[in-house]
Amino acid sequence: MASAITPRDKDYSQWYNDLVLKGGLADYSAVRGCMVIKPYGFALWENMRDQLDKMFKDTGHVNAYFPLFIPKSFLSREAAHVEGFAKECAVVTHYRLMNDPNGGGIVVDPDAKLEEELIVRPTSETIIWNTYKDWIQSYRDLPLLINQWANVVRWEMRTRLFLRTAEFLWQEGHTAHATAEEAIAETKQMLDVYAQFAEEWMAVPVIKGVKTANERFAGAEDTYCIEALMQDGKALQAGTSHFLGQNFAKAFDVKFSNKENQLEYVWATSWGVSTRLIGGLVMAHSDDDGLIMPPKIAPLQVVIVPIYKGEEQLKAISEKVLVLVKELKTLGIRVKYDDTDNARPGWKFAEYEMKGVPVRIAIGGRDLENNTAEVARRDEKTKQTLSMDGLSSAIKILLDEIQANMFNKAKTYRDSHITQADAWDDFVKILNEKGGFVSAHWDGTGETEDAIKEKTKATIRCIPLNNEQEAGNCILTGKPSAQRVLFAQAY
RNA sequence: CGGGAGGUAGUUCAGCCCGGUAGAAUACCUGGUUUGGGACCAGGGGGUCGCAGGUUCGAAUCCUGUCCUCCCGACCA
Repeated sequence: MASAITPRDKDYSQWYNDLVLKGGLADYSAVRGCMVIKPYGFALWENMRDQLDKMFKDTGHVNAYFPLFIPKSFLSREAAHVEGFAKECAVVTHYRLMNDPNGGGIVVDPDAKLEEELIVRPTSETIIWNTYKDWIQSYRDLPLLINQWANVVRWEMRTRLFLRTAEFLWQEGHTAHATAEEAIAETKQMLDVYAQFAEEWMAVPVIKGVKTANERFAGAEDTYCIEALMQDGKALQAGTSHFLGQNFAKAFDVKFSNKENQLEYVWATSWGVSTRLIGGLVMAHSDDDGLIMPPKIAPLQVVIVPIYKGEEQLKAISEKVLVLVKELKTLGIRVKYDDTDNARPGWKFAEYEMKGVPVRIAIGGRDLENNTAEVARRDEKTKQTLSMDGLSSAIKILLDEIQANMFNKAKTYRDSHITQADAWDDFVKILNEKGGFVSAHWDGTGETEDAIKEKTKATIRCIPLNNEQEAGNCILTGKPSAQRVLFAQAY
């Protein structure tokens, strides 16, 4: 037992850290708050990115790239926006280093001070809208549907691998439209894209909703979100899509001529998901033996381990396996044959379980005689012996089954952790003892929301879309309320 | 940013209180035996003790500063 994972119920935070580190997803770095994404973790991100990119393009978007640096003055053009981000910005003040005249190594050259400081982008609305001003003149230039894949920096006080790092990778879509209706439709469309991606590809069930004013993006009219539930009962915002109204158009003076040749401000949206999704993926599915990857985005879907006595037998096994590998690859399955001799089968089993590879196939001497293979699935930790005949297509079906099973398990857990509360004592008790989402009435004020956060650490995660209207009384103040909202403690 | 813990071999850690040749396990290399759930024997290589100062004849150990990480809190589009 070289590297045991801390059990979930002993120390959830440590369990999470162990999975990320020992599963080979990421490492800490020498830079405060910044992590190294390791090849296995990056392969996972690439799979997620490629699928999302396809979905963006299928909905008419194109990719572009805007600068990492933003002039300080840009950030302050939109009042709410700067208010929201000012506290966590990295600032570039100089552009040159020099040898310390006192012999103390290398220092910042005081003569190389920038006229205007540059902000390392915490998000790109300002630089993009400053650019869109030049790109948009007529309604014929609209809609403008652009996405960028980039890194951003937010100087967080307390960081956690993937969940909250000072620098992270993400995509940010920024679109411009002629009408509010069209921009709102875009906002909702991208929310649907995110929800579909989370559920169908990551096997993570999400609730679509709209944020309250308190939780809204700085500079947005409305923030839509998908909220997922982790195994410790805390919620995770997995993606956001913002209707920005004309706020940025006004701040950056982006107008277009409509068909009647009148100048109007354009309507905007922005939407993003980040490497934080990986943290959510880990916490939604994994167990005490390690990661569990949903097949559709798993870096490796199938690993094959030979069990042999002597070179001769290994050769015989390899012959059969290489045929199987070829078949699986033909079916588009990501497969690895691990015939290395530096670890015994049991060690390999544990290792690939830690990394969450969905399916493991073991083939040994008995299998050679019987023309069989032992097939183990990571999600349920069950094993079965299957015939080598037709094995590749059976594996393909099994991968689909695992994908569906992972989603269903997560959904069953999530659904059983949405609890209604109508009395304050119940509300507190559910949050403290059971966790998860609590569906309760709220009087609609930010003050009440703050008070509830103060008392319980829970925030309103969202007002679900298509929410059932139901008269009731606020869980805290007893004032009248027209609908329930979802509360939870959150990451 | 406040409170607590930590940084010594690739990894997990002992050594520090009470200064005196830097250790264990595991991993790695070589050879052999092994291989159906984290193998065994023999031999071998590997560490500026986070970094920078200071005290001292002598510092992993004592002092000061600093960087990084973890946990709790505050903060968190």
